Amino acid sequence: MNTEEALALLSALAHPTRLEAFRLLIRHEPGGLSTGELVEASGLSQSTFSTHLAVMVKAGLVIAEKRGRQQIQRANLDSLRGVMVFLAKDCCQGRTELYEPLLAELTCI
Amino acid sequence: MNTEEALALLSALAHPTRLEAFRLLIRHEPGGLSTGELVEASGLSQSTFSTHLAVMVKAGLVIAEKRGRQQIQRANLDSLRGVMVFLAKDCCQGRTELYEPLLAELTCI
DNA sequence: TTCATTCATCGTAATTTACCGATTGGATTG
DNA sequence: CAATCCAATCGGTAAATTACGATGAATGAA
Repeated sequence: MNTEEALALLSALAHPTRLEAFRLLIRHEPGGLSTGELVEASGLSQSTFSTHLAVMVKAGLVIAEKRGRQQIQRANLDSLRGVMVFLAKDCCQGRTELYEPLLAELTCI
Repeated sequence: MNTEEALALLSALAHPTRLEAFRLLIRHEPGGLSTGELVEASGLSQSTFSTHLAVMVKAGLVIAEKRGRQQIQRANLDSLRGVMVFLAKDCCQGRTELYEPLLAELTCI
């Protein structure tokens, strides 16, 4: 996970529509949802949501897979893990005294 | 940390200039840096960086503190922790089987 | 083959963001 | 008080993002 990839992931997450879609996809792991179901849930037009989806797929946040004539979308939990590791480690460059309390908090969820 | 706050933090992080400034501030914890030093490090104009800084401060990513006639900026590690907890917990809404491997990875940094 | 379904892409308009120089306001120094 | 320093804000431009309807390509069904 380099800076560029992390920025793409952060940008992909930093929009209400996309964040909500991602959360919806997480709730539907590991089965995923079709693009049409996501469009319906978003309340936006099909074309508008398609561009949001393209942003997420390009960033690696979502993985698309063809199934029949539908496109099944799945949350990429590896990318979520990646961006969190980036924030904790790469961002806090070696300052363990800074991110260790952060991890402690996370493990106590 | 609600969705709105998390979105603001993600947006604040999702820009090369702002992410780099944040990383720089982390490296300078707990002393912080003056706005002028951050401007110089960014290579941008003073006014441009000032708007970036305002985004970060508004999101709570950075905390400003007046010292003399300078403005000292400090990374807000609580907000970083907050957004990570949001991604791990709120985003993975109760699906412990999803975020536990995620946390396991984080604790092995 | 013909029709319906599914979704990406195109073209476009409106809004937001990013960037700059210039100005202003507040604080310190002389 | 006057001069200086620091940083926010203003005004303006260029680029990116967001949104939509319409079109088109691919797949499956009749």
